[in-house]
Amino acid sequence: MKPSPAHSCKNCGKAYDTIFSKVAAPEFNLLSESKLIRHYNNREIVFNEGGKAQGIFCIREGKVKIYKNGIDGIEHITRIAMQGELMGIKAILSGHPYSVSAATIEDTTICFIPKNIFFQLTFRSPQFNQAIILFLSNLLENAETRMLSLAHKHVKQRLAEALIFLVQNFNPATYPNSKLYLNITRHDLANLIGTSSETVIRFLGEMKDDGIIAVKGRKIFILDHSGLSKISAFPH
Amino acid sequence: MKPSPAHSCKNCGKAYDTIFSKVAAPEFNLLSESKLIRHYNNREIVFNEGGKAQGIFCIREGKVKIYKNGIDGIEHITRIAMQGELMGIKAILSGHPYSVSAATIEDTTICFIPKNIFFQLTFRSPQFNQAIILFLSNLLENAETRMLSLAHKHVKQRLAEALIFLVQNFNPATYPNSKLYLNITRHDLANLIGTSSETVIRFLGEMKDDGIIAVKGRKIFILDHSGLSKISAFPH
DNA sequence: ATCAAAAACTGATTTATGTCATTTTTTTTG
DNA sequence: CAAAAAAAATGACATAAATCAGTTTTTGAT
Repeated sequence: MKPSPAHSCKNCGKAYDTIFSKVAAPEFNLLSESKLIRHYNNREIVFNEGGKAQGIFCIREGKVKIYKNGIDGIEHITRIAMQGELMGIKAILSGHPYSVSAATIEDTTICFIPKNIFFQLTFRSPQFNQAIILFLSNLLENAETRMLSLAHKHVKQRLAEALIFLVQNFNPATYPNSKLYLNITRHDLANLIGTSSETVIRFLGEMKDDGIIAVKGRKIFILDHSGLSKISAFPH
Repeated sequence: MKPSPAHSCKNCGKAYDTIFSKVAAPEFNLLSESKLIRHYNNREIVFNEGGKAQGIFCIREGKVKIYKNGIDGIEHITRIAMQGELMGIKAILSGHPYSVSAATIEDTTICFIPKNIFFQLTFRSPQFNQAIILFLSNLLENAETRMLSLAHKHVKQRLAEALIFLVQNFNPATYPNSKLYLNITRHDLANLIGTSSETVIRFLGEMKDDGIIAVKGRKIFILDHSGLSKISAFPH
């Protein structure tokens, strides 16, 4: 992780749109000038479960997995955070240590907003508060949908769901022949849907046989989007 | 469901403490005078998935299950809301229809805060916004913990967890001999932890054989709280 | 380009839990 | 209080997915 030169929040497309666009000028400038930009390589830790929060993080570019570690060392990914999303809000608000860990899953640029600046914004800007409320309620909506899947869907359905989510949200890399692909380990995929990597591999194999995806090493090519939708909706 | 006479929000212990205590006088009075008190019998619907939100609900007394219906009619309880908790916030904020349904699981009194009053509060009271933010972030924390359980714990562990939660939060009724008991259907218990009622019954049977609980009809008596904790923490 | 480490993959086996069918008991309602 | 409806309980069976143990392939670092 290394600091980068300053940069206005106005040029940070997605985060600006979702969180900061309605914040009035004085508060916006405070934010823009106080934030610290940091660059992380793939697989770097941003913060750790149990650590003390000093501020909040806002992703400028890249992806971060947010996860919890179970007793037996099994990791569960509660969320994959992307451009324009905030991380570490709960810990700041509650004053408790982080309840989750965060690690990059690709090269990522993150802005850090120190605690005192964050609280100045919440005191002074109702618009900022309302944006935070909306952001949290979206996270909650997603969490509830995923609870339902974990509770009542089969692994293959959850896998199809996860692939759809990933391909829609990941601006995935494109291959020379302009085919979309995902670059994610079977292990991370397993921890996202609550299963073992062997089981992920087996179902990816089935989908490959059915012509829905193609696999080349770690890369997963999505060939038939509507085939994935069918799997995610119906049993088996 | 029937309306009741007005009543100040100041006397509504838990909700007052968690949400409204820091709201300044003018806004507090607006809230207190505008809310509508309604009484619901056990098993009444408060709102339905897909319905349009006209305001938010705040539980004065009683319990409400918040649930989603899967394609196959299987219901998943995302949360059991209790005294002082809000319901229906996401739908109001997003303007979308309710993404969940709500039904009482005991006789319950609920205050209804009309949409326009709610928005006046969010415009005028930063303290109100901050309380909402804190409330949502607690819901999110719980949702994440339950996601982890659903993804990585066995049914018996989740059942033990659920019993602990219920007995701690439900001010459960006491029997003549002053033993705590829960009065909840096996069906609701199953839908809370994502399993079938038969499986719940079987594991309750095991716990009964081990002297951790006693069962009398629908009633579940908690005999050994630390026994439940052990089950919830360790496999098998 | 090479090599070590990590990840992907495969097969055999076990286990937890779902499903179905039926009986008994409890709860609810008139 | 009795009858009807709902829920609890039980057994047999089917199956999804975990686990274990091993091989092959890919990846990432030098």
